[in-house]
Amino acid sequence: MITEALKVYNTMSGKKEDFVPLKPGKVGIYVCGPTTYNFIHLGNGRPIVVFDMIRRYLEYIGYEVTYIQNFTDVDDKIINRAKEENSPPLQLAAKYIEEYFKDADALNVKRATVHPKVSEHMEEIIAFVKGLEEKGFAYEVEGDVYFAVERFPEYGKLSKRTLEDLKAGARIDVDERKRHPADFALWKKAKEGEPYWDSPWGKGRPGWHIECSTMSSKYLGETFDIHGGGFDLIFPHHENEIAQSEALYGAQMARYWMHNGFITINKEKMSKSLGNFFLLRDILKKYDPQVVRFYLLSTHYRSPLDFDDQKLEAAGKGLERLQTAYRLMEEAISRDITGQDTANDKTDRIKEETKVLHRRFLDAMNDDFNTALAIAVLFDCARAINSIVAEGINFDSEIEALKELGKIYVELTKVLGIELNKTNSGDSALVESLLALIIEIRQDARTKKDFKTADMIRDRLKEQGILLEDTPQGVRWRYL
RNA sequence: GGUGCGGUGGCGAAGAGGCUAACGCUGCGGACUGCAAAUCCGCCAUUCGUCGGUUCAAAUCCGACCCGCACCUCCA
Repeated sequence: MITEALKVYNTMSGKKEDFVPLKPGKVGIYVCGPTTYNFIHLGNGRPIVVFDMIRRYLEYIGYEVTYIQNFTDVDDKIINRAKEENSPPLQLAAKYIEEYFKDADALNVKRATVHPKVSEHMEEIIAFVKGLEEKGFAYEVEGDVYFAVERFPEYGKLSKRTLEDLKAGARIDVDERKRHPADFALWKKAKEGEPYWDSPWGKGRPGWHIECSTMSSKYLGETFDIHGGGFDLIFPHHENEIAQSEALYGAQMARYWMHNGFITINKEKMSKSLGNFFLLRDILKKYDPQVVRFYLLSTHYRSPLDFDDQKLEAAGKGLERLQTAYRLMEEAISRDITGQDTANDKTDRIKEETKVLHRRFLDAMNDDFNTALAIAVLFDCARAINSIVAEGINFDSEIEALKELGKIYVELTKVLGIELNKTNSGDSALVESLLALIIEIRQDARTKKDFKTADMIRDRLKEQGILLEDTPQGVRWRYL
């Protein structure tokens, strides 16, 4: 039972709309995935994380989500790259698909329900093109097949452009064989040495846009709920998908079109063609993947997000604050409590605060997935927890209330795909006991007021990346 | 040229007609501490690109202007 009233910004209408799925309780999402000719860069990472968050939230509020993200593994850029590396194009693509999953996994991105590949859908793609040809939306010229945009009166409705605008703005040499400059390739004839598939028009390969029309309808139906991708895909990619799908099926393609904003470097768009891109891989070497994910969600998904080291570091500090609260809470609830009252004012206060915080998070997310606001609520959760712990908890009922707050806190944080449980796990028992020994020696020095030794131990451990914190409940250590 | 988005404290970023302009980072003061760290409490925008207008009321609506960015070509 879904009770949340979600609003989603629809690029098609340019407004936030009430989210009403095609089938009650179910959501079908198609997100344009990467062309796998290289490792993915940070710019590719944003839609991956953003739509993963959207999917998680939809699931959290009770929807059954079918999530499809394709891989473009047949493409000019792949062919070129393969030539350079002297390896078969499909093999190259397969390699980078594998590498893609390494990065996506690190960012805590859930696998799609299906990750379809172009190379595995040739029959369907050819049938799709053929269908368009039969309906008079496509024409063949010497082995190439084009979509005739003039046959589709609504062309331009997503990007809010008219065919006139497009004609006027055409910046490239127009292929004389096309009937209209905006006509685009559905099928491309193979040149010498290029990979090809047999088709009614001879040997060739699909155009870029047709794969998404074909695969989305195969897995989600002629009409589905959400189609997502980066802003730059609005035109021409998504515009063309709409033309293809709606021309063939005579039905609306997607009910909601969602587009994420760009990552910029020094306020300039990061892109492969500008050459100012950072490989996700390299960033992940420098920063905790959780920090990168947190950073990507710290701004609303439709706004541009500027990238630099200071900002990532600030995000890291913020995330640490969130993690500290979790740690302090865990410590507090594991402590032995003697008092056994039933309820008191403080307990009620914690319960009430938990409810309010939970509600505020949902409201933020319901407003077009406002993760920036949702994260602010998470910080308020952290402060609430820290305050409660700092005040001290003395009774069982308070512990129970704090546990409940903690449970909600962890739950909400997981909706964003953020993990708070940054334990010292993975350490050998040896490290644990060695540290226990060192701490004991230092405590001994402290009781003897030998602060020189105590400080020396603490400083040297810090150099090793281990932080000691003296608290009234004893000494605590953690990695920096 | 056409289309679209945006300009909020030192930085990042919410807010889209009316409670003291959230939240994070930084900085400053206080509590705690042997000193730290962490945490808590408090302070840091009389003002939201500029100029006009609408309104009892504007960061939020309207108009003009300035600045930045993106798309119109492969791009997430």
